[in-house]
Amino acid sequence: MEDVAERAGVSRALVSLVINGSPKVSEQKRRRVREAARALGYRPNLMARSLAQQRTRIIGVLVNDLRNPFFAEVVEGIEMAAESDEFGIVVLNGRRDRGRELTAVETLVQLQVEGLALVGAQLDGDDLDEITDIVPTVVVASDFGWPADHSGADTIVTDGRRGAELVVEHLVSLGHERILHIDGAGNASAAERRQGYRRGMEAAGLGELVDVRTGGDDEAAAFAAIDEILAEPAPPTAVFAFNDLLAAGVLDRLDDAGVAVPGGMSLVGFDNTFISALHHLALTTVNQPRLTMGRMAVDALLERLNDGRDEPVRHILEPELVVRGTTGPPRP
Amino acid sequence: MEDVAERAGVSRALVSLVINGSPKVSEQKRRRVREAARALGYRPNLMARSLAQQRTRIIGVLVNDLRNPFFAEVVEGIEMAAESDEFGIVVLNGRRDRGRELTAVETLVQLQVEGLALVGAQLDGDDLDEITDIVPTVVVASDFGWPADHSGADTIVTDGRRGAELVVEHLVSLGHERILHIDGAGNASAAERRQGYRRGMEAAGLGELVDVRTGGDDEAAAFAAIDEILAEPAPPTAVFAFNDLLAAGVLDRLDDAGVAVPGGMSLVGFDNTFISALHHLALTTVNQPRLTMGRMAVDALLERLNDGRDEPVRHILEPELVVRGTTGPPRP
DNA sequence: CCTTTGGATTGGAGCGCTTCAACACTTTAT
DNA sequence: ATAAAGTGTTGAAGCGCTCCAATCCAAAGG
Repeated sequence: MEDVAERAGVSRALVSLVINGSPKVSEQKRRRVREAARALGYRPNLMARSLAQQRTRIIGVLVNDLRNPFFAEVVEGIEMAAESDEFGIVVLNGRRDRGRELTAVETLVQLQVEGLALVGAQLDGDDLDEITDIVPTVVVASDFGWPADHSGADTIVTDGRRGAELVVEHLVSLGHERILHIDGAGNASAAERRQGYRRGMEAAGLGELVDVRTGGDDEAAAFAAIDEILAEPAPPTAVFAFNDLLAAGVLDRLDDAGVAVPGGMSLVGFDNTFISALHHLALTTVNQPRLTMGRMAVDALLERLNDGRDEPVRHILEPELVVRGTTGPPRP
Repeated sequence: MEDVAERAGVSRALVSLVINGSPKVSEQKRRRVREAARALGYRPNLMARSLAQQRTRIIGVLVNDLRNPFFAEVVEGIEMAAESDEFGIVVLNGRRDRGRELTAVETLVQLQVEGLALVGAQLDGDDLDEITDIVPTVVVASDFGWPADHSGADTIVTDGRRGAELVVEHLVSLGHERILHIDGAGNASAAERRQGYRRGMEAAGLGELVDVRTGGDDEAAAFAAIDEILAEPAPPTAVFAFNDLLAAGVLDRLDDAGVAVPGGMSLVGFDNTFISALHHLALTTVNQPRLTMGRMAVDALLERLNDGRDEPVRHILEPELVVRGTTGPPRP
């Protein structure tokens, strides 16, 4: 910067003004500074700028698992929204490990991000409390309950309970009774969907038949559960899997076992990722408006940052059942 | 930091030493500083530290498209490798737009990243030249040719030419002759695979039947090409798609048109993403060792950073044909 | 007893930028 | 003509940290 200033025959302060597009710089000097900067290949140091400015215009994003297309798309939504508000984002991948998530948050905080978006985070309530004391936070695609002490953070979720109910209703309307749920184990939104499943079953008078098996959040997690189910005397006629990835795993395993879908077994996923739309899977699933969720997350953060909002906000989006080819009437 | 120093009754310099784990600090003071830091909830400012230290220990990653599971996994490989070398990464998403890629690189440079990994970047050779003048760069999963002027950057690629040849050989061995390629259009590795396809065809004495159609890099891009093909008098008996995503789109479209796979048409993808492994697709494809690529990318960067290597290096990894269920003998 | 040695600690300069008060110079009002 | 108001520019302080040279102190050596 020094060099640029010298070459342009002005002060460092003026260079700064030009670079930040201040209106109160004469056209002449502006041109000279621009030219000197180009000639010298000058690039402002973002770190120094942030330090001096005491702000970074960066939103930190912690994501549960980047390989899950659902999360990838939520992140993309956040990125697009942030971009339009002239914020940058830094994405850190928790890779399904709470410990890694914790250190990732620490890194983001030290990076001085102005806001934090936790996408499908596995952190617990206490972790969250600590975090919200430090930086404005929005929780996306997972829910830390309400009302709760975790009131520092905003929440953007699709109503997982309702989504699960929709699934059960759909299956019941097709005539299913023995509907089984392979859950997301400790996954952030697993509890909600489990609950919705239960309620749905009870509402249909099928409370007796509630059956939840431990799954996880990827294809492999489904295998054990399916093997177990198929070995039983009276297998269910329909399986509701925690998410699309898990459902894909279920589909594979049913395939191995020679069970037709939906002829021998109906199957439903969750998230409406692009894989569920592949014709060869044609997975019935529940849609979550990912891009909208990203947009709302950024908006929530910005309201805190710019408008000084202080009370937490919750946006519960409506899920939408997407019926495709993996659900049909139960086998006789 | 000031406050911590005061509370612990030491100088700021000492606090710095403690935080950076210097060995030359008495156990007593170390404890007191630690305690004071905790009590005050002190967190070092990464920006200030980087500024003072004149290094960031950050590797910038520019990725073509985070929604493509292939790229997501390469990034994960980079992340894991970086982590084990105590580097952080900042991932920016180009979203398939060269302009966005350019500004992303600019951002990363201003962020003072110590190395840059371009994953499947769409930049052109001139862009690359400019970049390599500024920061050590490794190009992953795309290739800017060799020998070339673009000698500043290292390259980590799977041999796309060879991969495509393998595909053609496989199809030919099954008896196919009319093998068509739906390419990746302007995509970074499209040219190589196109070339491999051509060579493979020629090597098999099928030079006359070379037929390349314009595709892209996602499902949707395949639709037009397939519609076109099916309308022709003598459609091919096999389609080699640029990547798995595209192949999935082809599969969908063939499905719509009532063409059986592989009975009526064989189909091959590229990348061996998890979707190709789904039993319902069971896509024959070509594997690229993603995690290894990530690891090698980081290593290449570190050799430049630590060992001062200066000559560019190219690692060409061997592709591997993965035969699944979408390829079989041609229809009669 | 005084000097030497070596480890622990500290003051202060400096990293590259922003920003604010102060300054110099025009223009306009009086 | 002079004061007031504006416009453009700059010097210098400061952002939170690191790191070097200097200092301090206690133990060891003479």
